[in-house]
Amino acid sequence: MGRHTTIKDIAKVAGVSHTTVYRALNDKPRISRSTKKRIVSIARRYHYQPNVLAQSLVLGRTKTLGLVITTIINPFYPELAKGIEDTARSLGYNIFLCCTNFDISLESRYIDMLLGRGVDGIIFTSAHTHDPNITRLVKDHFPLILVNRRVYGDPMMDRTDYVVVENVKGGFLAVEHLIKMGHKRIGVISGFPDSSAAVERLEGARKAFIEYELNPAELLVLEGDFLKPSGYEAAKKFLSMREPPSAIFGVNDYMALGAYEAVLDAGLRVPEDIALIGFNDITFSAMKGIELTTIGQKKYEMGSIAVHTLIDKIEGRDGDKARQITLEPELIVRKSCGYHLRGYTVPHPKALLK
Amino acid sequence: MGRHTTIKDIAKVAGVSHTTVYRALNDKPRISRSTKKRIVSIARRYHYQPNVLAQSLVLGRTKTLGLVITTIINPFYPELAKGIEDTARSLGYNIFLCCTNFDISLESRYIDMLLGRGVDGIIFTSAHTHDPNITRLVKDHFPLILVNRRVYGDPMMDRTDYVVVENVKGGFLAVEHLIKMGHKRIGVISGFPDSSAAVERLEGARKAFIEYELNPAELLVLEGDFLKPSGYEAAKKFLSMREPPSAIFGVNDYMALGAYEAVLDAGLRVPEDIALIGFNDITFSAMKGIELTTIGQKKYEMGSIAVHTLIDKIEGRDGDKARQITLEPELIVRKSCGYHLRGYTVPHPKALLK
DNA sequence: TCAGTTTGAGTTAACGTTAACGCAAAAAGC
DNA sequence: GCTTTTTGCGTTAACGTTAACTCAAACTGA
Repeated sequence: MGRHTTIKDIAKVAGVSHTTVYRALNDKPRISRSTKKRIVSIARRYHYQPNVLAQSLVLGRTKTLGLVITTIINPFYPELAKGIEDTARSLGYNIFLCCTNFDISLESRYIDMLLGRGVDGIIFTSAHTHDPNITRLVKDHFPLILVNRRVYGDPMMDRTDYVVVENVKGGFLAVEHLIKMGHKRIGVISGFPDSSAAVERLEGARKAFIEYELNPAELLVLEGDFLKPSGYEAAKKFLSMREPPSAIFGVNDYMALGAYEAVLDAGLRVPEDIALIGFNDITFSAMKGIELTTIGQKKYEMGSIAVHTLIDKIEGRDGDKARQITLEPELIVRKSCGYHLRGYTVPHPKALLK
Repeated sequence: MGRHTTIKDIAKVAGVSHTTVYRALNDKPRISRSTKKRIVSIARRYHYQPNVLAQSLVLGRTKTLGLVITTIINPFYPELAKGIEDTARSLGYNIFLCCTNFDISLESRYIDMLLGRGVDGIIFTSAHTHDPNITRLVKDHFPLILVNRRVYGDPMMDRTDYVVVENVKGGFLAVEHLIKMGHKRIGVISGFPDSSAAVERLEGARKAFIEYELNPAELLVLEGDFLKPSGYEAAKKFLSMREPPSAIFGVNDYMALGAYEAVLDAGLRVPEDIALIGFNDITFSAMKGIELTTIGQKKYEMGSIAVHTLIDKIEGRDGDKARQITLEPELIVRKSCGYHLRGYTVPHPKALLK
């Protein structure tokens, strides 16, 4: 692959020192108009491209970011990744794609690789609620931002940057909708207990039960892994209960769609026999023939905001304060809860008082 | 963020030269067991991580690959990307994610960035059939591999590595299936005319017409952009024809699913009123309630093979010969063509002779 | 015992940039 | 016309590795 032409090659051709070439190509002063023009044209002729590695070595920054996600197979991530990639590119940054496959030791190894490669910052979407990897980085003041995740524990909580939807509210909205549709026996397909998104959405579900004077202990909860097959399995378990739920809240759409299949496979209908609500509003949830009611969040914007925020921190804007951004979730009513058939049946008891 | 500890820092602590540290940490000879042990323990204590940038600069390789795709939003790519990412990681390589958004000038800028960053090779899935960017790289003997794409034109065709499905055969299988289901008036939602995948699949469709003694000029062809909305629009156009097709072949599933929606929106049913077949077998095509008949290809394996092949070339195995790998497509019969209702109605005329 | 080899280091230069510093010649200021 | 400043370069050293080369001391073998 024929070594690339370097600044020194050009210097030789132009008969000047490499510093002069450097000045010519970087609009630095202390160079005459004429030599500059000459050098620039030579550089163009030789298709000169600066070696970013060498630049990075001396400048101490690489203009690259790490994107650490669980698995790109989960359709939530491509949409997020697009926001991240578009924005990063527009700001001159490149993205290392790192999929941890839910393996925290792989996450750890990835972080080491990213640090060794000198990334300027890392975007995490796979953080555990207590993640030693994150703790280490935050302690070192390494620029990072969590997307759709938060970490708990005393010093970390208010020192880590993040951009999230208000998950508790989202979970609340989802289950509130089910309650309003007349459901009292509700199954939740949750996620890993160390995923803040899953935990907070479940908490929102509990809050809705309390708000509507139902017993949150009666929520049926099964744990999934955010992927479709686990939603399928969980729904199958729900359906085989002696007293199955009449509605299922999948803590993300991908699992909810798995549940959808399980319901159909059991010979039941959505929403007539089982209502179904998800979270994330992935593209396919809107498909005709599916039309999953869900909690929407702005995934592209979340990615974009995350990158802007991270790069602000990297480039030292706005000082050292923590940037914690919370976006609004939104109930998107489609057909999987039967609203189009029946409308709301149970008004909010407290709303009656107003 | 607190400069990382370097080999020289450790040298100072250990009271030796940096070369000795290098030898200790890289299992080089010419060092005593005892100093080696001492240095290794110091390195561990300081969490030493080699600076890959510096290594890359002197070694002339970075152990990174560029992955150039159109847009990660197309569900074909996440599955492919997973194969690529898993395999690359297992071989010690990292991936730069580059989405060109179908913009060839952006592709060009991305390539320059990747080269400037010193990637060891590039995986292209967004190549045009005549792509000056590719031509340039191939001429420079830069390691690259095309996935799901081929480039045409004399010198390039047999000098570029690629891994593809046999697209012509896939297109043939798709339209053959439609013909066997009794369809004669068939619409094809194709892709860009400079996408080899689209062109070849369309060619396969034509071949099927010829094979079954139909007139390939009667194939109705509309151009899409591989994304769902374009499939929707194309199907709408088909349906508004004075004599609409009775079956539609979407050159990828994503567009076929868009067509699916258009059919439903028009108040028609799949497959009773319109048969539908896609290509790629993305996850959602299998969903209950959709069950798109399609041409399957091994996406994960394609990614994995691509990375192995590319890295073989990078690391100089098997010399300089072109590596061109073709995988078998597979007809996956689900419900969108009505096979479960009717079975095949038109036997292959030539098959009758056997 | 003494040449030859091996061991255990250190010194130095490279990779391709950026950037501080030096220094003549030209320009500016009085 | 002489000092002072500016212009237009070149020299040199960093950044953190890898690796070729040196070289004394310790070991080997006859």
